[in-house]
Amino acid sequence: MDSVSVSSPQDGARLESRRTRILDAAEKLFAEHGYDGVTLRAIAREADVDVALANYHFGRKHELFEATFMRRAELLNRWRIRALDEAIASAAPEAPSVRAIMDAYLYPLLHGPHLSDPAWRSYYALVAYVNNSTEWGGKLMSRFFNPMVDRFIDALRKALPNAPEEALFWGYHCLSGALTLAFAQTGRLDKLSGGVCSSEDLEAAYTHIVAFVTAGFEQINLSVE
Amino acid sequence: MDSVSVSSPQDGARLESRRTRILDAAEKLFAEHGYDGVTLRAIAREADVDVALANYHFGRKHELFEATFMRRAELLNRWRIRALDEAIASAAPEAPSVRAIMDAYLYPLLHGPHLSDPAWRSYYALVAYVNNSTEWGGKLMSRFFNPMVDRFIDALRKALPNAPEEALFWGYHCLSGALTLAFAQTGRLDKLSGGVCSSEDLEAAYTHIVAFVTAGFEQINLSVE
DNA sequence: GCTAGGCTTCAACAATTGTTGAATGGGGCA
DNA sequence: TGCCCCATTCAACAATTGTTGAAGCCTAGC
Repeated sequence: MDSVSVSSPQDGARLESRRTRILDAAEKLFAEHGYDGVTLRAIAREADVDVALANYHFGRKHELFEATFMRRAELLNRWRIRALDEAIASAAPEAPSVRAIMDAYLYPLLHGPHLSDPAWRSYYALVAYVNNSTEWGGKLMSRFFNPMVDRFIDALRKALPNAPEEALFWGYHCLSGALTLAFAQTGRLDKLSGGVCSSEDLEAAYTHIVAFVTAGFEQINLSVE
Repeated sequence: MDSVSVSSPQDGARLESRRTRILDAAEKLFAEHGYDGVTLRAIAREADVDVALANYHFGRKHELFEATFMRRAELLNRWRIRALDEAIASAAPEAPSVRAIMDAYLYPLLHGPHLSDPAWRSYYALVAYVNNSTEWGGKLMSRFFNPMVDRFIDALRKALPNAPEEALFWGYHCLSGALTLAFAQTGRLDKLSGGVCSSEDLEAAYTHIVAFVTAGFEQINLSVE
């Protein structure tokens, strides 16, 4: 596929420009309002493009959505896998600690070129939307992310040899939920904390989530089953 | 308001029946497809009722949504507050433990009359949808749940005297996210675990989430800031 | 029995939806 | 120059959207 050109047009001048502009607009709007809350005309307006062009490039609406979702998913998977491999390598021959695994899972989200990139923030909100949606959202998540997640769970299994299988998966579920809500950036935390915390402060989110879920996972190993 | 009659019609025979049937249908469909994914006609069809009747009873579409959301929110708040008060009373004069607080927060969700009630499950999925939605969802959550959440955070503050404010709120954020995702019942965990876990097994969710987030909160108190 | 009034239905509205097929543009290649 | 192919625009489609106002039903009170 052509998802290589996430941030850089690749060939003929600006041949792709309209196409990627549509993707960018779709990413932003889908993240804000969900699939059904966005019309193709709104996307076209945001991208400053004719309505029919979205259909021409991506086919049906749900295909545009999937293309938007997929575009950065591969990047993310690659970065996470690499971080995990590095953690494994630097801990060898021991298994990496839970903390190191959590770092590998969360660090690439924030410490790339994209912490300051609003498009990536939109994408995270889009993932949050998909992860919590009941219908084909779950299938999308599984299709694109499960192989990567499997590797992380495998690492956790080695780091927590006493943990029952079930608890590992529920632990990941907690991690995923916490992450998802943080990335949805609903602004609810701001109001709840009276300004002490900011939903947009993903750096702080990273710090606190890592500490929280690390303890959550380590407890699994200790509890008597 | 009339949100007292959640599961039982109160007065004139079946005067409320069509009205509550609309609420029930809206609850189910909004939970499954989100706000924009549901049409008033679909709700009317599900409730076996004329289209115009929803407008007659609830006004505009977003007012129907809010009515649906609010109906059970008050119940839920009452149960949780009561559970928290009991935990405080039975621990007095000490502050209740983190574990006891988490129990008070989570127990009422599952151990009422409604673990087997599919309507309550729909409602939980609806809350999950609202909690993660970017637009007015956050405002709805804040409006209906924040006072109750404030009380729980206050209890946590006393149970974790060394915890910095910021960490308390981010901890709650993790808890809320984990809970939300579990209640969305996306079925993703089933596939990921290869059948070991079931998204529909809310009892198991309860057990694992309580253990996970209790450890997550307790770690806050230990870490040197 | 009659009437008032809330509940329910019917029919229709203007606006908007995703999608399409034909027409237009323009650049590369023969 | 002329031709072809790709990207883009234009105009329109049938279907569906939320919402409304007028008309019918049905029970409670007189």
